Amino acid sequence: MEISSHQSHLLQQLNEQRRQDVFCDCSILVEGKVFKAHRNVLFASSGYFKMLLSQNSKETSQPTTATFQAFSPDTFTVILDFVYSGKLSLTGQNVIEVMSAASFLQMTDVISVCKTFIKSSLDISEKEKDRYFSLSDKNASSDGIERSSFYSGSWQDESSSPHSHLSPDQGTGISGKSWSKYNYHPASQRNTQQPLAKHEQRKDSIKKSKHLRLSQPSEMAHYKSSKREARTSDSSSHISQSEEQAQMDAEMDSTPVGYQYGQGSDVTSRSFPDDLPRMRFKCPYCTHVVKRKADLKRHLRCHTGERPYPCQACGKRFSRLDHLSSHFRTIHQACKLICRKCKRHVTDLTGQVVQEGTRRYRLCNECLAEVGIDSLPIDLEAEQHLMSPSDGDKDSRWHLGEDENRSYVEIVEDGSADLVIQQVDDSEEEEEKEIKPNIR
DNA sequence: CTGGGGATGGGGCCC
DNA sequence: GGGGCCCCATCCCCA
Repeated sequence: MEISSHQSHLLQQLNEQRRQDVFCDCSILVEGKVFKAHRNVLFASSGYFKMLLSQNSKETSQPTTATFQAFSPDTFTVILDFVYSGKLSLTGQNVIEVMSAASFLQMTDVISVCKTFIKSSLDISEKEKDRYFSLSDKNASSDGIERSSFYSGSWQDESSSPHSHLSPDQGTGISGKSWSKYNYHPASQRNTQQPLAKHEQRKDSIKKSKHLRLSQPSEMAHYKSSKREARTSDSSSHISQSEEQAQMDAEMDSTPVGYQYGQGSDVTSRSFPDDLPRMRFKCPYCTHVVKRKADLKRHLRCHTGERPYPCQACGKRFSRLDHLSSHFRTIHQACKLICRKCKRHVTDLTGQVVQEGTRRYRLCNECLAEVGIDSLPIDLEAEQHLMSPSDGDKDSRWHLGEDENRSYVEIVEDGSADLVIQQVDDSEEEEEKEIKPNIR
């Protein structure tokens, strides 16, 4: 026998306990504001908290605290209210930040709801545009974006989400005794699970304000290609979105919006009659507008953090195939006919290709002699194949040991670029970790 | 500390 | 629509 009201009643009771600070064993500090909550509830609702608390499970006797600077207290209020009620208060103003916070906290359902909200806003924008032209609309609501909505989420769905996108920072080397180890420090730490961050960050840095945005969600840079990353062997930092999210992305990708859609107060021009012939695709995450749908799809990867093109040689992942190709040619094929040391032009007669780890570069004979020819592994194969850049593109390829190739799930050879393009299941985290990135 | 250069990433656009 | 090229901005390392 099942009492249907039990779940909601239980949730209500928990929410009441939270409001009265009864049995709350977690304190979450968001920009100075303290939120009380129950670790069991947080554990069950957020992949992020699940990871933190599971790592911290030995210290259940002590109250724990977590600090976030990646989003505002208001945003976390929305999140926490959802956790304890199943209702998500979304508005045109907060949806982006809520989605960003949900991404950080690995709350898949919230992300999905936010995307649906944005998508519905786009639909409304489209309808408004139609109405604008039909001139028959007499009672049009002023703005579909600004409305506030409640979405109900399912606890069962949330807890049973099959996703496994735990960020490597959380998943590796954690033996912490305090949640302070997990505090988010945007300016100094790399984060791998922030799909909404990179683009905004870049835009901001263009505006030369890169040190002034510590509390903004846009600061959550999810991917930093740096030596630091390579040194920490954190190859799994390239984990992309779950398939579910990818599907949502794909849905949103195909939404042409003209100039109408604006986020919050950032409403763009409504001069439809002039602009309509030039169809535009508006990014739902930022103000960027592109002419082609494919360009928007490409652009969206900078928000989602999706990097579907891993380098076969070093494991580094790229959001675009041409960037991968460029990287491969530069780093692993030594296509540049320039001596790395003296920068002089070299040919196969005046220089040689040197292999250093997964990297290849050229040195002229003089520099080779200077460095010591015996101390450097000469890549004889490259000598034979890289007669010219064009030939190199066609004929030379990076040969990896079979063992190194074995870990990949699906390998598709792309003969045009002499690359081995892989379609990697992102859930294969363990396999991916075996590939040590060897960047620079 | 600073400037130069390489690597990377994003946008535009052609094929 | 994807692939690829070019251009440019930014990041980061190194001398």
